[in-house]
Amino acid sequence: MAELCCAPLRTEPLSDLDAHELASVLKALADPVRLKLVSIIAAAGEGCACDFPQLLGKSQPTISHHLSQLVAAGILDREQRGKWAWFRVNDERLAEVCSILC
Amino acid sequence: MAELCCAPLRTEPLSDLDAHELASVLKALADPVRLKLVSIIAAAGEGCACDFPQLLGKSQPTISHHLSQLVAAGILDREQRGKWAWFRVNDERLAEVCSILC
DNA sequence: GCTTCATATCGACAAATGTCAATACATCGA
DNA sequence: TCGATGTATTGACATTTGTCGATATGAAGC
Repeated sequence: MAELCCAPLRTEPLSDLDAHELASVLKALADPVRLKLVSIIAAAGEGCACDFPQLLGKSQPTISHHLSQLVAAGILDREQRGKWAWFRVNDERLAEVCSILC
Repeated sequence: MAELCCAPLRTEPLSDLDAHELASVLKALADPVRLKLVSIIAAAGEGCACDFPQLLGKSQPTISHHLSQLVAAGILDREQRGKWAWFRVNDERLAEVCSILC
């Protein structure tokens, strides 16, 4: 997972590395299905993967793929509970993104 | 340009419409070249299109394409000065994105 | 062990994206 | 009006992305 440690956008031009790292996190957020996943999980505090295919009208492999992308980007944390996978939003990660954008 | 008027992510699940609007703005930001454009323009206060191909090592059509996407997303404002196109960052737009994410 | 069920991965496909060369358009000065 | 120059558009291409069906993996209970 990228470190996302750069200064706010307006202070100085981004380095190539910082631009790629920030872009990868923003790309993980820049999809309607993933945004809905994040908002559902954030609003509820946590969410089970088992509920999302029906909630979002997408297949189980598609949901799994999106969840993996969000976890890889550091936006969601995954926890195994028995057979089920539960997810929570990484608030610090979102705050990092905001601190760079604004 | 989308209105981007929805409540913060964690308050309630995004509607389909809000998710698509927010995703389109985030998608405009989620590219290394466009992030560097935004940061260069933000740091300097404004920037001329004529300087970006050399600064970023991309062709003139590629830069023009990226600038158009940022303007369409409401992230940059374009102003014609004689033959030159100048750009400024729309701070309110970035603030809107942050207010939804955090 | 075996079965069941939740999740992940694979393979394939259409659609979207980033890029550039070539060309068109627009603006200014002579 | 004409030529020069900055910017936008077009056409083409390789790459990436979102999606799903089929299949594999993993965990719990019998």
